[in-house]
Amino acid sequence: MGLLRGKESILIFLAEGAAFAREVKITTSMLAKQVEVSQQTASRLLIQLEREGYVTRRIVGKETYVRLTEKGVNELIGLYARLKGIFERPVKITLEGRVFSGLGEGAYYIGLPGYYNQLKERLGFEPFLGTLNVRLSSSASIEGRLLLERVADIVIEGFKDEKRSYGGAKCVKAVFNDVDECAILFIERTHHDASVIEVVSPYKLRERYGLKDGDKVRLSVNLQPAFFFNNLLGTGNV
Amino acid sequence: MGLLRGKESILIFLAEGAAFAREVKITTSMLAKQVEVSQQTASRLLIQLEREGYVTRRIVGKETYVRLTEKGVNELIGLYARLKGIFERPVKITLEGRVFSGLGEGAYYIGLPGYYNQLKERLGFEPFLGTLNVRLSSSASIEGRLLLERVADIVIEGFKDEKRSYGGAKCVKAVFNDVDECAILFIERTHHDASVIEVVSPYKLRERYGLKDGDKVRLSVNLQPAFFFNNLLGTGNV
DNA sequence: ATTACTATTTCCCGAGTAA
DNA sequence: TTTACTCGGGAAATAGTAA
Repeated sequence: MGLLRGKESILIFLAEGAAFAREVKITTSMLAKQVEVSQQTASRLLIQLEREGYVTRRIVGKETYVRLTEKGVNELIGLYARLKGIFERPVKITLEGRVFSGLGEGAYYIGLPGYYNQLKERLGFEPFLGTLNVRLSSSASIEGRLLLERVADIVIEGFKDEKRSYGGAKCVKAVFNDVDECAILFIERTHHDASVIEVVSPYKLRERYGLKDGDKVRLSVNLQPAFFFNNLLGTGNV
Repeated sequence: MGLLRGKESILIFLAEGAAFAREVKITTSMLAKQVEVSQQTASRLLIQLEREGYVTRRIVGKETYVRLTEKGVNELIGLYARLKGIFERPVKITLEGRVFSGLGEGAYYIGLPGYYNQLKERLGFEPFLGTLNVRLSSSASIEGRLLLERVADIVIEGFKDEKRSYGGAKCVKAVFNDVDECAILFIERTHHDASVIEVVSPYKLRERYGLKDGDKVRLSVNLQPAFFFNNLLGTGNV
């Protein structure tokens, strides 16, 4: 199991024993157990690592002391830096699509105090009374939408009044056309399919950008990677 | 160069292209260039990665789209976590040795205002007027000492008066016998060899611990790893 | 241009075993 | 016990090439 091969495994195992700061006493058979190879292979790999300049070996009688060289440490640091780059860099997800006209219910729902007050508080801006409907124009955008829906972290709770009950929703903050703060709204029981998003903004976006039906718009979301992976993993569906 | 083999390299390369969040378009020949194998090998490795469940491939005409599966992402996260454990954990260096009597100059030098004031300010305690001499009793401790000397970050500057000039020194904060705050002093031009350290403390340690010549003592230093590696690397002498 | 098959070579693993 | 050699089998890499 696992993709790491003998040599890398040995370097990592040695580093876990702080072999960068001091010599570490080892036997080839315990090394073999750790990295899941035979004793013979562990011995050979250690010799190779020494020849290639990743470790030094000092043999005193029957005991062997190993430590990482600078090259060995740098190898691991380089790998660590690459992975850090992957997992600590914000993940930018971009959705592209075209504006279309809905039934105008967005304005009605957002205007309800039960929604409006939550939106205002949790989005950090006063939402314009209406949503911009966008039909996503690529499968990449649709996939991105599905991913964002699972990762959306701003929860708008449903509520009831005398007449009926109103469902909940989730949002993520996004950037509209690379400039304006906005949020993408994921409504729990919507009649829209996965190719549609609704955008909430402090502005009347149609006016601000002179948008007509069919015009292209772009939404981008920056996710903190730790957050991203926490929400993504363990769902069986990366 | 480098220890990573084809498969791991491919996973990392894909992750660098954010293939955990979306499908990434690739060709086997550019993949081959990236991971430094032949095109044939890149093709085979990609097929194997798919069979083993690390990636999914989607082939559309002549184009191939690849993305990491959850298993693939977890593989990388696991590796990242191991390396993080290595490089973010404090590095503890312990020196052990036996007390011996010096010439008593320690008290004289520390009492000089030119040293005393710097020590007090930079160590954060009022040093007792004297140093405890410790002869290190193992080669591991001596090695640790050499390492600490290179990494010591508290600088005590030399100075002059009418009669003579006084050399500089470096210190690291340490813990004496697992309890008391102290510092290990590395004097620039000392007559001691590398098996000896001098300990500065707010207390008269001989009294506080009832120490006689020959008694064993232990000094430990916790180094922040980032700091540790910054100071250690690039010196050609890990 | 692609991908990926087959054939060949090269490399690596581990059993057996010496020291 | 150790370490580490030889050696045979098998895996992995590349060349050649088809599609």
